[in-house]
Amino acid sequence: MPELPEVETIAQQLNSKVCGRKIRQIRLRDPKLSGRGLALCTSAKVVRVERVGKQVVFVLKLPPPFKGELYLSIHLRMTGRLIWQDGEPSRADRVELTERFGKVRAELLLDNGCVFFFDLRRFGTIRIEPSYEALLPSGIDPLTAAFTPKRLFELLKDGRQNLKTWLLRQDKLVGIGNIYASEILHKAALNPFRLAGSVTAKEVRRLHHAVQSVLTRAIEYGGTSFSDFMDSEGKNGNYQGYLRVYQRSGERCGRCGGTIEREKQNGRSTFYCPQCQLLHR
DNA sequence: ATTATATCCTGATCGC
DNA sequence: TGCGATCAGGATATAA
Repeated sequence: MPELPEVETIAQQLNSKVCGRKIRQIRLRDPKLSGRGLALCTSAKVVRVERVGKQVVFVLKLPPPFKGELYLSIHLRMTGRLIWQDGEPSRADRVELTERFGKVRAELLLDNGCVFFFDLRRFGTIRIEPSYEALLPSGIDPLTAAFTPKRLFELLKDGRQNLKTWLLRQDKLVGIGNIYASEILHKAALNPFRLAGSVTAKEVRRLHHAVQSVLTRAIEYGGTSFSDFMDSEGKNGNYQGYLRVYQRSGERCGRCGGTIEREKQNGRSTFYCPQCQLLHR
C-alpha cells in the first residue's frame, strides 16, 4: 500500500534509471486501463521521474514537431508495483516476473530497459496529462515549504472528523495513508479520536513535526513493506522495523510501556497506545 | 456543504 | 477438504 514515502522511493529509483532515456513503446495489458493519449508518448524522452502526491510522474519531452512537456502519471493505489528491468526483457524474464508479481498490467519499454506495472487488485491507474497543473492534487504536500504549522492549523480548524480520518484526506494533505496516519499520531502523542478542529496551536506544532519527521525518516529507509510494497528493484523497504504502532496491537508501547490497541475508525484500522495518546480529548 | 458509506478488485485467512 | 464470509485500504462516486 504505497503512501508518500513508498512512492517517493520508487520515483527516485526510476529517475536514476530512465532520466534522459527514450520511450520506445507503452503496452497496456489490461483493458481496464485507459489508453487515452498514450500513443503520444512513443519516442518521447524522459526529462525526469518525480513524485506528485502519491503519483509516480514521468515528465516527458515530445519529439519534434511537438513542443512542450507531457506528463505520464501512474497511481499505484493499493497493490500497484513498478519494477525496473535492465535491457530488453526476455521471455524467461517475463515468466519469472509473472511468477513473483502476477500478471503484467502495463509495460513501458525504454531504450535501456523496461518498467513493468504489476497490480494484483487493479485499482491503480495510468493517465496522460498535457499540463503539470492538471496533475496537482488539491491537498498540500507535507514535504514542501508551503506546509507550515500555521497552514496546518488553518486546515485543521474547521475539521469535524476525527484526527486520524482527517489525516487520510488527500484534499487537505497529500501522501498520508493508513500506516503513516497511525505512526504520525503516535509520534505526536495525539488522540486519534479527537475532533480535528479541537487541536490546539501547541499540539499542531507537534503534529506538524511528526508528519515531517515520520515521512522523511520513512523515505530514508526506503519505505515500509508489509504485504504489497516493493521498490523498483523488487526489494522490500526497511521502515517496517521502525514502526511504533502499526500492526503492533498487543505489544508494548516503546515510549510509555502501555499496550498498543487496534480500533476501527470510519472502516479503517487505527493503531494507538491508549496510555500515552488518550491523555487529552 | 460537509461527512459517511459503498464501490472497485483479488488473495489470504478463518470458522464451520 | 472445501466453502462462504471477512479483511486489507486509496480514492472516488454516491448517499445522507
